[in-house]
Amino acid sequence: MQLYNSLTRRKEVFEPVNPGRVSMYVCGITAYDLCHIGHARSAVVFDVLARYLRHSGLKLTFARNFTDVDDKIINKANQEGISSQAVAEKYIQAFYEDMDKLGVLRADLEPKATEHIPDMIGLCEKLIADGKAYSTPSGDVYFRVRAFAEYGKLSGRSIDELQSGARVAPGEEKEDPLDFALWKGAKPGEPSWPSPWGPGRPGWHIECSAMSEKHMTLPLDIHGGGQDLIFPHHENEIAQSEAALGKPLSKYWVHNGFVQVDAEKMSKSLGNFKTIRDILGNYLPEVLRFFLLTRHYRSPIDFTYDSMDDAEKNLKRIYESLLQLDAELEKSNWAAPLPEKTTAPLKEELTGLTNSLAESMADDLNTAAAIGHINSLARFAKRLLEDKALRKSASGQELMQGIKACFAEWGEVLGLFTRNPQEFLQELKEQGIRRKGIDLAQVEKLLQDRLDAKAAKDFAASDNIRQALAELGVEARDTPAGQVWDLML
RNA sequence: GGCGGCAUAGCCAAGUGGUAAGGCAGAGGUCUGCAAAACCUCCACCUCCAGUUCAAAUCUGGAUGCCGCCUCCA
Repeated sequence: MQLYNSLTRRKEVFEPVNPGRVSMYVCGITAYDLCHIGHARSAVVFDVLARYLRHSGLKLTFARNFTDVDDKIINKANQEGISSQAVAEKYIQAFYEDMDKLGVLRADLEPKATEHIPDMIGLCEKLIADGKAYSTPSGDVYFRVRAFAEYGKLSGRSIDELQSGARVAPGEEKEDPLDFALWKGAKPGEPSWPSPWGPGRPGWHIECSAMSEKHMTLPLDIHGGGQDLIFPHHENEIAQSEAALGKPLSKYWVHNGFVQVDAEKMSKSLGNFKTIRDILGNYLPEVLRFFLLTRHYRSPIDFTYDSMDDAEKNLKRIYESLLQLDAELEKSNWAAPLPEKTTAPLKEELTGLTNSLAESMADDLNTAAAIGHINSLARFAKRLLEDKALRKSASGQELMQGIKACFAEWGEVLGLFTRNPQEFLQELKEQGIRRKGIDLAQVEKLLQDRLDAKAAKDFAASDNIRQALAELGVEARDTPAGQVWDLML
């Protein structure tokens, strides 16, 4: 496959360091609050990448860490009057609940920072011994940025450029403003661990360096995270790890784009912050996942409820075609094959769609294009289902099974379309009823009134009732099986 | 100020040299008591200017606009 490498700023052919095996380390969350939809995007993107790599036959080791000691966690702990450990546990639990709903699979390794303190101390000691870091009288340890000549290679900055904007916060004892903390001496009331420099806690960047080194063979194949992690987090990880080990930390660096709201980055200060739970109050989790995957992972994606509504309608249509496909395949009245000249182009069309789907995913994980082809596949299925002759022929059955297999294969990779269609559509309807606050008893009564009016051939009255239902957001349909109703999404 | 990204139909969005995937909305058709749903059909020369090329949305230069990073951040 082709994968965009942030380090070289271009798409490259993905070739694992060790053929057939892939190691991927993705920066996880700092557990101090509920996850927002930006976290959801990052998690979903790398979940799909992990699924895709496995689907390609590669043996993947996937690590996603938790930062469970940090300033923000400590602040939250002070606010809530509980330990920072309790804060971290609470939000890690919340993370799992949200991610399970979104179909984000667990990583193979989910290391926590606090479980790797000795490894981080060891890395600090090595860097100090090599002259790449230094400790201060108050018990901090800083990385000596100017001791790492390649500093800035990931983010495309030079040390001199950075120099102009750098500042030293009061109380810091840096040799150089650019130096960053590997270890922070404990202040009163903070969680701390013993170290050669006195009680303290690790800096953020050192966590990922220590944990990736401990659990995986370096260089990693893929190191991932959100675009905002490029600087300084990943730049600093590179500096620490490569200065200590003398080899690359990762061959490929993959970064997902932001979720924006009203074309601006989400942030607490702007007040446009949306948690996963905010969204799941009104939409099914798969709708959010689908929405997130309808854009290429590197592009910014603007969250709007209109886009979510579009995604919901689109996903509903796909599941409806799957439902019909299942229903048709359960029948067994498949007779003699149709002439080759009518079925050959259809088989070709199916092959074409299947190939396009595979090509899109292989091209830097282009899920947006892939979903486009999925839509074409759903439309293709509907077209076959409309054709009476095909519906009775062995060729038709073969084609429909081929479509189903394609959905199963790529649905598993995307983590979409894997639900039982009947159940999914039922849940979607129930979700819509809740969202619109529809009174079912009232709807049932109107539907019955409409049937009565129709039975009496009072079409004017039945049309009025249908209009009344429409105003509630309900659509009455007459089908061969009788009257049914659905929400007007 | 430094670095980087983006600009495709009413809206969202793929597409990195050969005359524009897909979704939502819209129009027409089939069906229907009338509808709806479903299916079929239709709907863009790609922000602007200049250049390279037989050929550019796609490459180069410039302009304009928007966004991100440079401080914690997915």
